[in-house]
Amino acid sequence: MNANKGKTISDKGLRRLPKILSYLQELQQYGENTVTCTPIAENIGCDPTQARKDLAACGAVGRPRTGYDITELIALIETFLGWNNMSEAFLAGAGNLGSALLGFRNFREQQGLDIVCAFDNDPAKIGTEIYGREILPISKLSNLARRMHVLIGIIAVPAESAQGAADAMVAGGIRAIWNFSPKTLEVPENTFVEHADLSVSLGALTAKLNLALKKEEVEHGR
Amino acid sequence: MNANKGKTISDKGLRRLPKILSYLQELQQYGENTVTCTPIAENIGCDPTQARKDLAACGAVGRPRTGYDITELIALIETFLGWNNMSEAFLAGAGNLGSALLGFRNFREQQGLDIVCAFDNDPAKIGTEIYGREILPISKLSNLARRMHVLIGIIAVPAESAQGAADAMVAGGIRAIWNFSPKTLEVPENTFVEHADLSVSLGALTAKLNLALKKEEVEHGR
DNA sequence: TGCACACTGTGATAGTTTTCACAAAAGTTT
DNA sequence: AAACTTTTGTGAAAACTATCACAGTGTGCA
Ligand SMILES: NC(=O)c1ccc[n+]([C@@H]2O[C@H](COP(=O)([O-])OP(=O)(O)OC[C@H]3O[C@@H](n4cnc5c(N)ncnc54)[C@H](O)[C@@H]3O)[C@@H](O)[C@H]2O)c1
Ligand SMILES: NC(=O)c1ccc[n+]([C@@H]2O[C@H](COP(=O)([O-])OP(=O)(O)OC[C@H]3O[C@@H](n4cnc5c(N)ncnc54)[C@H](O)[C@@H]3O)[C@@H](O)[C@H]2O)c1
Repeated sequence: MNANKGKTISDKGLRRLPKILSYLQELQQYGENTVTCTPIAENIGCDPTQARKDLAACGAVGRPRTGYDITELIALIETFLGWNNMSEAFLAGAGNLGSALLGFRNFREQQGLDIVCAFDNDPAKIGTEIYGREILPISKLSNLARRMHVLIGIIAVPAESAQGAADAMVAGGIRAIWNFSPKTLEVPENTFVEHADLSVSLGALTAKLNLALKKEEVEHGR
Repeated sequence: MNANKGKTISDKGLRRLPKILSYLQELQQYGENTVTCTPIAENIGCDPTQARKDLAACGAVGRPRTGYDITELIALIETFLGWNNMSEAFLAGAGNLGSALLGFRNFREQQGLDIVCAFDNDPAKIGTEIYGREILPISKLSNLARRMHVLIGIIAVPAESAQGAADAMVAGGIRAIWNFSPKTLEVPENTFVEHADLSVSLGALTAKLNLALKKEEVEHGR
């Protein structure tokens, strides 16, 4: 059933891989050739066994006493994540955040993601260029996506327009949506949505800080 | 031991709260007064029991047959997340992403986060203003943080400068760091780090798409 | 006033993820 | 070359999370 030699990876495991990859690239820059699970685990903050199992899921084979070959590991993880060859993506919403995403070179250089053009509904923006990418009217998204076989869409429009943008993407055959709006999207079964809701991340942080401060207050108060 | 009536919430549960909150605010705009767990669960994509337990962790009490009072629920969640009163934050790195964060009004309006000023090491940026916030030299971060009792720091500098920025924040008494760089940070025990690594989110998306496409290819091939 | 219903609250159960424990393998030292 | 050390790979146990099942309860309706 599973293509990858019967190994599976959990969603949580999947999310450790980019962090491991980033650490491996750092090691490679320092001239390292091999690495064992312990420093990887330490760096990303998990158990060494966990790291070993995540790597195994990508098809990595290590050697006792030596560890894993870094170059090979990087290649395996990149392939697993689909970062080894370039994928084209469309961006909906060339505002504040959308522009930042357009200007981020790492997507192309590291993650194999090429945001080929951006779509907006603001007449003042349509026709202009941001970091070399033309801004097109949102009405053209569906047709162009189908014509260009673009499979990845990025949503950086306000919450109230998010579902509309998602619908246009789905209509254009887009199969994976990276959603930066806080709105939960409704999409067909065969479409993946990754909800990069920053307020979730911020909430986790402030809640923990809040709880800790309250606890300290109580301890100090006594 | 636990301040909140013995109820605890897992990290995963915590991350559902901002989504629930966002949905509740939407309902409130439509003029709803009460809500039950079923639509909440449907909207954020979890089991109704889960939602009920998350709400219980915030101290919410519902009424059989009626559900929960939306206004009360919003207040409870906001308090739990620490979004009910304004917190001041410092931003390190007023580049591409940092500027987008400075320009995002929701942080102040919805999440009680006020990014009061930004720090950079680029002489061309220092002294200028972005969305009404002055850009100061990074060397002043520690002292100012301590003087202003700022507890939240946001890192939007390149990976290689991230640890340095974190160190400056810790030195200034900052206790919660929202890290947008891919670098894993080393901080003391009493400091929280939330790693908003977008490559993690992107990796999860592209890996799933990749896997699905491969599977479909195999199915089609036969 | 009482009966039926729809929902909450929660202990029990199932499922998933992480950690543990240990055998097998590959270098290293003597 | 043998003993020793370090690290992988993996099945088993523990911890955590989500789902189920159902008792309890307030509300609306007769
Ligand atoms: N800026 C941030 O730092 C930040 C942080 C977290 C989340 N977000 C989320 O990202 C999204 C965008 O935020 P932003 O700050 O870039 O807002 P923005 O207002 O700067 O940009 C939104 C862009 O979308 C365009 N737009 C509006 N409706 C559209 C439609 N129907 N079709 C196509 N384009 C449309 C607007 O013209 C504008 O260019 C929001 O959902 C916001 O919640 C932003
Ligand atoms: N732009 C994006 O969409 C995006 C997406 C994901 C992650 N990120 C991450 O966010 C971070 C910033 O990205 P960006 O695109 O804004 O980069 P950028 O180059 O546009 O901005 C970085 C800013 O940090 C400043 N800086 C550099 N070293 C510094 C130091 N030691 N102290 C203080 N300031 C310093 C620079 O002067 C610059 O203004 C990076 O770590 C990047 O990986 C960005």
